[in-house]
Amino acid sequence: MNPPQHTSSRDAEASPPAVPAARRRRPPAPAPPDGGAPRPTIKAVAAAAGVSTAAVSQAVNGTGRLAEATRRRVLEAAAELGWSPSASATALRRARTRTLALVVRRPTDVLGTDPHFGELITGLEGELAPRGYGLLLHLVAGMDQESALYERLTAEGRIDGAVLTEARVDDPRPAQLRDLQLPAVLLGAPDPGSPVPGVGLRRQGNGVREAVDHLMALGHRRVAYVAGPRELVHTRLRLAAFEEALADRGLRPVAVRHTEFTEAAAFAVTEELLALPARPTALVFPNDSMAVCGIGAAQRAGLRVPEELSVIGYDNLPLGRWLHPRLTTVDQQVQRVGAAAARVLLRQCGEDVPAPVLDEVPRLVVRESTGPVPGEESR
Amino acid sequence: MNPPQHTSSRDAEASPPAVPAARRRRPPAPAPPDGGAPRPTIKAVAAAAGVSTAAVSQAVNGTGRLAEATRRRVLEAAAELGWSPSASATALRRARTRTLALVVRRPTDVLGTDPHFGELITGLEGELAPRGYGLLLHLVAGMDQESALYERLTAEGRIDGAVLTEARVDDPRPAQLRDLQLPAVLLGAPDPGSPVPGVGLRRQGNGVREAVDHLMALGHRRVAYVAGPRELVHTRLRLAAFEEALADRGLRPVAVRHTEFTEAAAFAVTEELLALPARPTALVFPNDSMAVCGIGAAQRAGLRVPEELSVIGYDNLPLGRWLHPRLTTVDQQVQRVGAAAARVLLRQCGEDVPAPVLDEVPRLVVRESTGPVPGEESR
DNA sequence: GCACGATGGTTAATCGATATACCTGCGGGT
DNA sequence: ACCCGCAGGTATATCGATTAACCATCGTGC
Repeated sequence: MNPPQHTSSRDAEASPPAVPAARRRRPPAPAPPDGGAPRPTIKAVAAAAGVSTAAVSQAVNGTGRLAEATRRRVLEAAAELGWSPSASATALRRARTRTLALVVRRPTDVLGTDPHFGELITGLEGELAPRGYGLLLHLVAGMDQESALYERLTAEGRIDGAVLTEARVDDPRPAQLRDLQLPAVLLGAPDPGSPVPGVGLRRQGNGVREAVDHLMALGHRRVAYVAGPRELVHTRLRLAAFEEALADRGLRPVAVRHTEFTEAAAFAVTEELLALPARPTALVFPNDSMAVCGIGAAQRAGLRVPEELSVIGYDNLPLGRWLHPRLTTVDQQVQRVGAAAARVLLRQCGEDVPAPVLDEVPRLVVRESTGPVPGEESR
Repeated sequence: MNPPQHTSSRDAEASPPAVPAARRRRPPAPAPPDGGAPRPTIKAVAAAAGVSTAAVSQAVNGTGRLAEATRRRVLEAAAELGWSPSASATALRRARTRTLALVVRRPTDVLGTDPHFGELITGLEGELAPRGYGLLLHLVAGMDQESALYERLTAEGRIDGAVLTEARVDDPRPAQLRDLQLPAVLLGAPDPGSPVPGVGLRRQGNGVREAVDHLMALGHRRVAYVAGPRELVHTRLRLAAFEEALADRGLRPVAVRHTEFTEAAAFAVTEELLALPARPTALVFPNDSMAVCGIGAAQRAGLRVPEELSVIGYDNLPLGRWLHPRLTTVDQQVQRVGAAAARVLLRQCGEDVPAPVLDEVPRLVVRESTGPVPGEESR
């Protein structure tokens, strides 16, 4: 059925030294019956629809000029055979993988990941899935490994872009990804000077400011602040907002402690703060998990929350609504930020996606873990 | 907004006026200087090392017969250029993506994901990362969408295998993935009849049995069981173990309630159980998040834990160690199971990985949320 | 003097889809 | 009659790596 000259079209066109046909390639070996039906390829669809593979490609991509009837016939054949274009082949040809990376950096060997990331992933997925994008998740131990990972993922062409979490003060990643020419977004406050766009709520400081206002209204004057690791941008941002809000009332934090984002650290720092000579009447934590541990530590120390100590968290995780006392916290809409980050990244990848609007600000959610300052006699 | 019928923006952009017959043939098409250095390919490495591309391939893969000196020269050239084989090209050629899927099914629009999955992912990643495998994470709303997703991922050839979580009673997935010829593992009890291997600790019932023993030793007789959704295999397994352990003492649960895995459900069911005429003195929950909510609900109802009510969780999440009271729970080593699942899956994918040993059993971790049964006068 | 097996590479086909550069009729203007 | 333009496709090079098949040297045993 096939003309033999099909195998060497180059020779047919211009054959200078007339190579004798001694070196013939073997005809296609008959398919060994290995039982399983191989996945259909574009060829099978083309054959089924009675068109060329080019036509199939044009039909599924909506490119080229195909008659409407032909397009429908092709799509029906594709559906019939259960065919979708091979992601690898498409990726190779178009240099696009439709895959984004999320790298979670977790301290040394802390178990598991913060529930925070669950929320973030939910937000991301909501935007990615409908557009056929996948999320490649990686866990690394430190910044060096994170950078090495981007290097590898880019070298292998595995991803089209990356979501960077937990912006650091002198974050090496934006410059690195710019050099790698990898689209990226950085979660946190937008920074005009950065090579990668930042995505986050406006007025990041508003949450802690509302927290301070709330505590002030309840009469608190001795407030301690548990801050996250120094190197994180949001740690600084929030701490600054916190101190400024207090300063507006002519006050200063009774204590500020930088800790890691671990339960153990939260517990330990709470014990320390409660042992202070001028014991704070309110504690503000950098996330809900830590706030819960803080409440645990306080209760263990014999303090009732909120009667003798007020506690405020950050993130508004679902769990906080069901504890006793229910947790007062700052809602920063992690899911929504995740969705916005996905959109910004998709746009960088050339997808036709509406730009996200993120006009909310972090808001305090007042529940039960905060209360009036205890009477002065309790001092 | 678009030129009619012509979606190609390149054409629109480069249309100088009237160059008739000039665009006849444009063979060379020199590289458009778009500024960025393109990623090196195998050709560049081959040229740099003065060998053929085949030699490069053999050097990095350790196949073929290359002189040691040549191999080193090639690897040096590759390192020099920062080249790694393109994942897409390799995937296309070898029909292997080195990517596994983890699909998390979350009920309707519950926010975020269970911390449980964080642990699982940690365990998986620990095995995947060193072998260059990636984890593709997807969130779906229901079983139908999960199945459709496997269908698509397979049709597109995006993954080499999948980790199935939360085995169901008549789980459609094993048969589906067998039909799709996609390697998979199912987390949960190994079931010899299933088309996909199950990975889980031995003697799954041991955890609840120890929990019952513990409660009995504390004098409890009225114990209620909060079970997960009926359709989950481990729900049944554990419930059966629970009832059997009680039956061994001639007892029966004072109540059994099936609920969803949500905080709200945990809270509600606790309220209901505590309002029972024969109020239980101990509650056993199917996971830690729910147990924590249960404690919250009990405290809100004015009951002290563990003095007036004992509570037991499941999973041994980090958080439980820092609450007040610290949570008594069952440790089922989710991380370790995740690592084992990864290995089993990798072996199915043809990787040379030692078979995992999983000889632990679920064990009760006694902490503070359980205590002696309250005196009879409290009835 | 020569067939012969190692040793150490190279050539070219191939994976599946895409895109560019052709064809091929056909209706119409001149 | 002839060429143009266009609608509706098709043929084929290409993306980057892998691999089966092939080839070139160089001792070596007889």
